[in-house]
Formats: sequence, C-alpha cells, structure tokens
Amino acid sequence: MDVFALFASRVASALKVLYPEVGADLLARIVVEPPRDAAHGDLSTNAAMVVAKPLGKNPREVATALVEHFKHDADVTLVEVAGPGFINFRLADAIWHQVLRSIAAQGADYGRSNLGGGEAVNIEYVSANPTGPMHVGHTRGAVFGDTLASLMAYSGYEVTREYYINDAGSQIDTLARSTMLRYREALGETIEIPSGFYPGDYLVPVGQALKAEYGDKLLAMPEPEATAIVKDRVLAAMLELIKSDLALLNIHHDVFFSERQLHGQGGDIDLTLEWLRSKDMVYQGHLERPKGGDTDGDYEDREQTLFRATNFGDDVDRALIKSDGSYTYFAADIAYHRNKFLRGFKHMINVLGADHSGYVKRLQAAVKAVSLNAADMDVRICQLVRLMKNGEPFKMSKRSGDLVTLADVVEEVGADATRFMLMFRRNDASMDFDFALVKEQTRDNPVFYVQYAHARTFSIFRNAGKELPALDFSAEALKVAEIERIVTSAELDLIRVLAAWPRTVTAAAIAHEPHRIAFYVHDLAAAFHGFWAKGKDDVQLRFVNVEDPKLTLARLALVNAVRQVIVNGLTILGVSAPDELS
RNA sequence: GCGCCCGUAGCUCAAUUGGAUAGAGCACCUGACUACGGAUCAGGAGGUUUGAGGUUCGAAUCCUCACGGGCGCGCCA
Repeated sequence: MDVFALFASRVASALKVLYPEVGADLLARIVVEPPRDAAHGDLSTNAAMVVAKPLGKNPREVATALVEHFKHDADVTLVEVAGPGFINFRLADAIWHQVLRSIAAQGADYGRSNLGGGEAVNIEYVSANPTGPMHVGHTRGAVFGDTLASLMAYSGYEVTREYYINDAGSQIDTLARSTMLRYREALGETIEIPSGFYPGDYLVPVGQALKAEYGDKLLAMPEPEATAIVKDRVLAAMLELIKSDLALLNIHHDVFFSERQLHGQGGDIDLTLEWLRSKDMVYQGHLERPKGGDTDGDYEDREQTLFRATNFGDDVDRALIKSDGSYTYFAADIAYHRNKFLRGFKHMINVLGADHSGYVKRLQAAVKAVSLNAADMDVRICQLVRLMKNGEPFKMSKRSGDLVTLADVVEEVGADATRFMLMFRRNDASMDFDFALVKEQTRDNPVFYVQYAHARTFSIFRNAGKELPALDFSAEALKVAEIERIVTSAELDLIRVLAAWPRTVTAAAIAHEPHRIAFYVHDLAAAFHGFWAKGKDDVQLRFVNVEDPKLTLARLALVNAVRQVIVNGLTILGVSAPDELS
C-alpha cells in the first residue's frame, strides 16, 4: 500500500467530478507528497495550483472546492488550504494501521512495484579494460550500476546486467606481449619490462600457466600463432580476475559481451556500417582540427568516413574508419549498441566514469541512430572518489602496478561498508571515501548506524522472549496483532516514515538515483533509534510491556515492520542485515 | 578555445526533481545511562545556497553571464 499513490488517485477523481474539462496531461503534473514541514500535515498536493491557470480560476478557489470534497473522506481528519494554494491533509490513525498491516502482508514485496511493466532494460556497468585487476576507480561505477540494476528490477523492469569487454584494441596486443615476457620469465629468462608494457605481477601466474601447458613450445611457433594463443589465455585469465574482484562485492553480470565478436568480415560492424549507409547516416568528409587538443601535432587534414552524429545531438560528426583501414572504437560501439537494440532493449543505461563524460553525446547519438529514435539511453557518470584516511588524502604510490585495487578496499573495510558508503552520495558529484571513518562503530558511520538499527530490532525480540516467555510473537501472531492499540504520536510518526518507502523506491527508479535508497534507510534508522530512546524517558513507550501482552504484540508488529523495510532497502543496496553486531 | 559535471553551515553531505520557514551527521556548547545492548538519544548555536541578472504564483533547482574546482577534447581505448 502506497498512501501517496492512493490519495493521488483520490485527488484526480475528485478533480474529474469538480472540473470535468481537466485533461490527463494536467492530471499527470499533480503530485501528492509529504510536506517538507511535518507540521503542515501528512500529505500535501499542488493540485489546485496546477489546474487553476488553465481553468482560468484562482488557485485558492479551486483548493477550497477540493477541501470541501475531502471533508467527506473518512480517512481524512483535517484538510485545509495553505499558502498559495497547497492542500494539506491530516490522515486518520486507521490509515497508518492499514500501512502497518500491508507491510506485514507484503513482507519483502512491500515497496516493489510494476513501474517498469516488465519492459527490458539493459544496464551496462564496469566494462573495465581486461588488462588487470579492478582498481579503486572502477569501484564506484560497479556498485552504482549493480544497485541501480537491483532497484530497477525491484520496480518491475526486466533487467540485464551487462559488461562490455574491450578485448579488440591495441592495449590487448600490449597485454599479450607483456604476458609473453612473463612466460619467458617462467622459463627461466631474466626479463626487463619496457615502458608502455603492463608491469603488474598479476601476469606472473599467467606466464607460469602457459609454461605448464606448453613448456617452451610457444617460442618455437611462428609469432602470430603464439600471440593468438597468449592473447586468448591472458584475456580469459584477466576476465576471471575481474569477475573474482567483482564477486568480492557480490556483483555478478548476466552478459559479458566481447568486442572482438563484432569485428571480422561480415561481422556486426560491417553490417552496421552498411545499414547506416543505407540510411544516409555516413558520408565522406573532413574533420576540423581539434581546438587546443592537437597536442601530438599529428592532426592530418584528410577525407574520411564520418557518422552524422550531429544529426542526433552530438557536437561534431565522428570518424568510423582509421587511416590504416581498421574501424575506430566508436564504430564498434555503434555496432554494439545496435546489437543491444536488436536484442530487444528499448531502454539502455550506461554507467561510466568521469573520464568518459566527453563520450556521452556520441553514445546517445549512436543509440538514437541505430534505433531510429525508438530507444533511449541514459548515461550515468560516476565522479571521482578521493581516498582519505583520518581526513588526509590517501597517497597512492606512483610506481605503476601498485595502484590501490578494489580488492584492497574491500579487504580493508568490508563489502557492506564499501557498497553503502559509495551509495551514500549522489553519483554526479565527486566524493571523499574515508577509510578510518568506515571502520568506526559509531554514529558517524552510516553503515554501522543502519545495521545497528536492524540488529536492535532483533534484540528487542530477544528481550520480549525473556520478559514474556508465554507470548507468541511468530509471524502469524504478529499479523493478527491488535494494531489499533498503536495510538501514540511517536509510534504513528514511525509508521509515517515506513509509509514513504514505496514512493521513495518509485521516485528513485524513475530518476535512476539509487542513492536515495541509502538515504531513506538511514532516515528510517534514525527514526527508529529516536523512538527507541523515548522508551527511556517514558516507560509507557517501551516496546515490551509485561502487563499488557496485546499492546506488546502490536508494538512488536511495528518493530517487525521497521525490520522488514530496513531489510528491503539493504537488499536493494546489496548490504547485509546482521541479526546482531559483535 | 570548446563540452560535460560540481559549487549549499567551519568540515562531509541532503533537499520529495519547480514547492511552503534550505535539512542531517561531524566538530563546538548543554543535558540524559539502578539500560527493551547509551555502539544511543534530546536540545543549542551555526546560511545573502560562489556572485549578478532573468523566467513565474513560487528558484539551491530552469535560462544568461561571470568566478572557482574537477573531468574530458583526436583516426587512443
């Protein structure tokens, strides 16, 4: 049950009765939301202000008519016009009791919606080059993408989590050559790693595995043949490395899409270019010298094959074929996104790092072109994460191959804290990640704070079992608890927070902003801790009342609802909800 | 030079996507432990939302221009 959605439909039908001429487009702009200031009421709507102008009426006049209408609604105890034409509602306790019952009935599904209507959405995230282990820079996008995927799935979308493997570029040749050196090293040679090669020692085991499998036979082979073998082996090894890094954060993709499979004669890129040509989206032309960017001085004015990206909102048209005749990275990417579209995805989301912000427009142009505007592409940019320790920037070693890795971070602070902290911030602003803070078990640390709230619900049940050993508080018993006994404003306020969960999820899913889930869960934890502490001042507010088992049961139902919603939120975030903290 | 993102309390961040008096935590000050684990809570103080215009019933949010910070710019990937 979503109280806000319920009243949104009541407001809409009231308007239809009062002003039949109001159209659907206008109704769609009406929102029913909690007022910023709780003193204004439980619900607030802008309906009168939205509708007044097109009707040629005064907002307060419309508001007054609506207020009259809602005076007959049994669920409303107070309704009034405020400010320029807001309508504020105060709801009857019975509504909040219904919310509590619906949480008990729906359990893990409380908050789940059919917003997406089962439509397929492709979410591509991480897509780090398969040339080594994941470093900390990849971590934010990985967590963001994975959480967004869970959020969308929870909101009724058919989600595919996808990873694009950039295994076709020249960096892979370099990777293969670097691995070849490690292979020679495994055979006993003394090696020196030239600059430009990958120096990381994660390639050592790959070289050893090649020795174990081939002995020294690779040295005797013609180079192209040996390179092909090494490339296959090292790519597979790097992919396993990345998968195991991601697994540390419980991140698992459904599809690993190889760029290599797009290349080759008659491959997707060939077919895509052919298709683009048939739609007149490709031409031969010249590109302007990049302003201020031609640092190498290797710009050469020549005629080349260009994609009409400007027709789809990009700043300039983009090259598809390099001077050596091979395809550009972007050409492959167009083919890749056409592939996504042909697989049935009309909604695509790409999660990229800040260093790819310049790529957004052309990516969106590509999707518009290959789908003839039938598909949409949202690109979410995750800004940089600055590692901190005790308020000081965490200095990373400049020695290459010695970056802070994802695995380092998880080992240091754990998967839960890593995930939660990275989601406790909008994605489009840079953030500080303080190692020391995340390990503290205090109020300062939001991960701990939320998990403690969850653990506290369990301690309350444990205590209830001790104080009222005869009381049955199984799930079945809680479902038939006398919820009506819950009447104090402190308790009802807590239910009000619980009632906001469904609309929080929906709004977050529409905006593609999973961080809102983290903030909501934190708010709920605060409300719960606050209520808990009231029991210290006022014994009557304690959850367990030995003299009144029925009231106790009703309050345990409230505690259980809080527990359930925290779990629902943490599940989307991919953070565990422990029963007790050590 | 151009594009994208950001600029909110001393610090780290929110703000229901255009809503009412801009809110939390930290730090600072004051209070609450014979305890449903106080690993918490209640309260105080702290703001010209970088600046200047504009749009409208209404702006931190949208538009324009400055200023400051970050990331980019190509036939790289």
